[in-house]
Amino acid sequence: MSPTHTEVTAPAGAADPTGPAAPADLDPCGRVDHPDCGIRDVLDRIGDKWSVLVIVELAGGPRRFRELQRAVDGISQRMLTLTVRRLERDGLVLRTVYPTVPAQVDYRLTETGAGLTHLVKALADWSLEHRAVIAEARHTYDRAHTDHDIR
Amino acid sequence: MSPTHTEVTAPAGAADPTGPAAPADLDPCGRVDHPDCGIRDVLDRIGDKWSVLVIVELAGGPRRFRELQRAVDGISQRMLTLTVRRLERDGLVLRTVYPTVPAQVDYRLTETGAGLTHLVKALADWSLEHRAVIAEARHTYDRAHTDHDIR
DNA sequence: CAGCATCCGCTAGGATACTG
DNA sequence: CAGTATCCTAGCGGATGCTG
Repeated sequence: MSPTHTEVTAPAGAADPTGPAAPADLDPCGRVDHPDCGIRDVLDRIGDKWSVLVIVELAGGPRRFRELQRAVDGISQRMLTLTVRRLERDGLVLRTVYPTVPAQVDYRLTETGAGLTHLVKALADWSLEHRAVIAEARHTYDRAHTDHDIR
Repeated sequence: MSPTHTEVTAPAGAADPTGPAAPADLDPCGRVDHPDCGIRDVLDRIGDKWSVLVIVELAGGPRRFRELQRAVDGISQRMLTLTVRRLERDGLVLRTVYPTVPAQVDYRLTETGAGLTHLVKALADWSLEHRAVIAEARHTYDRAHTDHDIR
């Protein structure tokens, strides 16, 4: 009667097997700006607005589909589905399906995902700290360039 | 014969007044996931693939337009222009035009931009560290879902 | 509730050509 | 070199409707 994960079985309450493991010996290319190194892949996941919001929300603990949709609010369920699926695919989020009557699914961060959270939070904090400066810079810029917007 | 900045005059070598100041008293909303708080604005700047790459490249010191384009390589000059303009608008990058014969422009991070660099680097590092795990997760996922891709 | 499927507009972004 | 201007397409992402 254990809830069916999209993947392998695992009791929701206990461990998620995202454990240590981590061979990480595919391509020790150290260059940060090298397009082929896979940074882009991960960054692209950060890129789309929704992923970040979902991750931040999940940082507060497991959420069900509707909870997520209401929390992020502004996201369509289509985008939520896609976002959450991609995060699951990347192993950042664990999806658990409980075979109850009206169907119930919850999402939680894996350890990998939780690690990313810290960085995302740092980014969010930085944003908060500098939003005023940036807003000011934009106004100044826009005043100097009264013509076409760049946005 | 000081080079003309896009904005106000300021000797490139000396200060940019992004100093301490930082009133930051516009909207002390602390919520990280609140869409109206401006986090999104900054995050969106991180969002598009090019900004991050350009910032990382500029972290290595001032670069000229073509240098940037060659360094990032893969970016069209259209996108480079847009990216760099947006970064300038946000006060993250300083654009300096030298009125030489074949025209010469260089871009460098402002102090604000340099601050962001650390976070971006952290993100890039994280990406490198976890790319293997993520790639593995994707393969596993894809093997389990042989049908339509999510990508 | 938790989703997949479909239609569809919008724009991010590449390719190309021209200017100062 | 350092852009600007156009054209044009892939896909992101919203709205809506249907299943289990």
